[in-house]
Amino acid sequence: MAPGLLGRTPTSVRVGLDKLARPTPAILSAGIRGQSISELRRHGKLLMLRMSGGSTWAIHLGMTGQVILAETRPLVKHIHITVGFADGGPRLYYRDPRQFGFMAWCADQAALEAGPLANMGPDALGIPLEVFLERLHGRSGKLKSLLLDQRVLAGVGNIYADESLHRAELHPLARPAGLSREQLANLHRHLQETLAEALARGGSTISNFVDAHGRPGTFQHAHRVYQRGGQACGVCGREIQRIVVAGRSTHFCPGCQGQ
DNA sequence: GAATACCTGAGC
DNA sequence: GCTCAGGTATTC
Repeated sequence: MAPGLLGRTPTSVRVGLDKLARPTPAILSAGIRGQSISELRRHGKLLMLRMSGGSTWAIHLGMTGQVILAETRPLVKHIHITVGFADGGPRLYYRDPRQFGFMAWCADQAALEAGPLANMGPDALGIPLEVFLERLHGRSGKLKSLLLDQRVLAGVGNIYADESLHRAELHPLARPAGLSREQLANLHRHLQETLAEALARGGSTISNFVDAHGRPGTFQHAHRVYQRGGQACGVCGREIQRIVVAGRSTHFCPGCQGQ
C-alpha cells in the first residue's frame, strides 16, 4: 500500500456504512482531510497511516477487509468507504463483505494507544525469544488460545496459530506450565519461520484474501493442518483432527503433536 | 475463560 | 436452508 499512499492528501471521505468509521464518520472524515500521509506502520493486524499533523488513520481489515486503490469504483459489492485525494489520482476503496474491519481516526499517540492499540501485546513478527517466553510465562491458558489472544502477542490469527503449533509439534490444548523452555523456544522459532514464509509467499488465500495489488497468496499450499481435518498428515500419516478451541476451528495431528 | 453476537458468502 | 468461516467486543 505504501507506494500508492505515501505523501498523498485525502480530501474527501464518503462512508456508506457508519459502523465501520470510528469514532464517527464525521470525525474520521474531518480528521484525515487536509493532512498528508507521512508514514505507514503496522502492529499486529492494525495498519497505521501517520498523518502530517501528527494524528493517525488506523485501518483494521478484520477478516475480509480490503483496500483497493483504483481510478474508478470497482464493480464489486460491499465497498463501504471511499477516500479521494488532492492529486485527483487513484481513490482508496475500502471493501469488507463481513464488516469486521474498521477505520479509525486518532488525534494523537495517546488516542491511538487508548483506542485501536489498547491492550495489544508486542508484534508477533520479530518478537525476541525472551519477550515471547515472558509473555507466556505463568499463563494458564491453552497454547492455541494464547496465540490467538492479541493481548499476549499481536498479529497471529487462526491459520498461523494452527500451522506454527504443528511445526513446533505442540498440542493446541497444551499449556505453557506443562512445557519446557526448549519446547516454548521451539514454538517461537517455528512461529517466526511460519510467518516469514507466509509473508514471502504473499499470505494464504482460502477464499477472499488478496494483497494490496489484488494478487492472491500461495502459502495455503504449504498448510499442513489448517482445514485439513480428516486428511493424512504429510509428516507422519496420522489423520488430522479438527476440534474447537476458544470458539475457533483448530486443526492438529495427533501423531506429530501428541495424543 | 467460555459462550455469544456481529456479518455475508461458499458449499452442500 | 443449513453449517461453517473468523477478529473482536461483550457478557456471564
